Amino acid sequence: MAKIIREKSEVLPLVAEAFRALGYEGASFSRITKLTGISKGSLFHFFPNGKEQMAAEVLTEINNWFVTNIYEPLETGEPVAALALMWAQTGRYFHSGGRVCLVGAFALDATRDYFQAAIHDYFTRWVKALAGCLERAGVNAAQAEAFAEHAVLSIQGALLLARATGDNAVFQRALARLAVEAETLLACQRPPG
Amino acid sequence: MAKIIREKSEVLPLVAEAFRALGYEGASFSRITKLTGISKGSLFHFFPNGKEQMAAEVLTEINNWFVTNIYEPLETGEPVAALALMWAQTGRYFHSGGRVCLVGAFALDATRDYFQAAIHDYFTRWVKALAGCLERAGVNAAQAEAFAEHAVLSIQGALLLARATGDNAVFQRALARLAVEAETLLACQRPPG
DNA sequence: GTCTATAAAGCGATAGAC
DNA sequence: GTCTATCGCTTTATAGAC
Repeated sequence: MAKIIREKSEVLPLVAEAFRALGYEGASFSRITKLTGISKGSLFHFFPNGKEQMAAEVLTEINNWFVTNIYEPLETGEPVAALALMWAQTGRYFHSGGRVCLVGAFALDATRDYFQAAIHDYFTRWVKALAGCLERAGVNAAQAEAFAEHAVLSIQGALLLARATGDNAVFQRALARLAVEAETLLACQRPPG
Repeated sequence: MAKIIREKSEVLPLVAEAFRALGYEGASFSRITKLTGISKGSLFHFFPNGKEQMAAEVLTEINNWFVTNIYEPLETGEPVAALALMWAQTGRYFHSGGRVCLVGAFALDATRDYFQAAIHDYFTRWVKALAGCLERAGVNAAQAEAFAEHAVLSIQGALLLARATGDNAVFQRALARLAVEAETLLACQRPPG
């Protein structure tokens, strides 16, 4: 029964999945323990300030993942490749629609007020990074900004609808549609020939 | 201090707003009382089965609103007018992006399991009604279905992003974009001239 | 690093006075 | 129809044994 874990890096992903499954308010220590196998004592050992610290560190870890795997490639990489990478990584990260976006879930309930800055930054940086990538590919600023917002919002809405209907294909269709729309946007902007 | 309310129809909208603000798990009786001014005693008078009944009746009331104001016009009304009505009603209902979709919020946390049927029906009926409307306007079935899913998912994503960034304009832009896309879809399908 | 015991507060829900 | 008091239970959090 005793689960031996030495580093916080091993417990953070487990806690993150518990928050995903239960929400912030729904994630009591007893339920987290039941889901992860980590006892209350261990949880307080890693997070002395309790639940709020747990959620804050989970959000930071999520943000770090997106920075290295999505934002930075979009901000500095070759545009077409970075875009292709984003569709692929986004699909993988959200388990083809079977995994909830924790930041999005937190944005929808009262939790937003506790983690306002992290939630705000997660979305605005995603939109900004994507818009910048499109601009570097030749799309004008207004269109780039509009499409970036449209894409990020569609990903979130698709995850929500997939979860609501129990049909992951909703998310996969939305991602495929966005990829085609991006392709079209780039093709139109490119000089003919 | 004593707030006198005679009918459930007066208390339901207040309770709904409390759930919107707090989420299901976050909506304790003390917090609901603080937000709505309705005491715990009164709440149990109207909802003898407690919180679960409260949320269930709120979801039913929301569904009823959508049936009469959005689904039925889409299902039986003149297509172009019904479509225009939907954009307008959706914008109004969600307070131009300042109001969360409770069904969407419930879909994202553990609450989904309690109200699975209501959440599922809300979204599938919206998609079906919109797709049917587009078909009656001459759009082929596959395209109608795809756009309907895209529209509903975009509305939910836009509400989420608006709340996350604190910028209602995100929602208004998404709604405007959808209206244009729908217009284009209908125009392409129509015989020329 | 993990577990158990325990304290203090808050929870949903009930009963009964008014 | 509303309010207060109260019951069990669960919650977060702490302390200390191992």
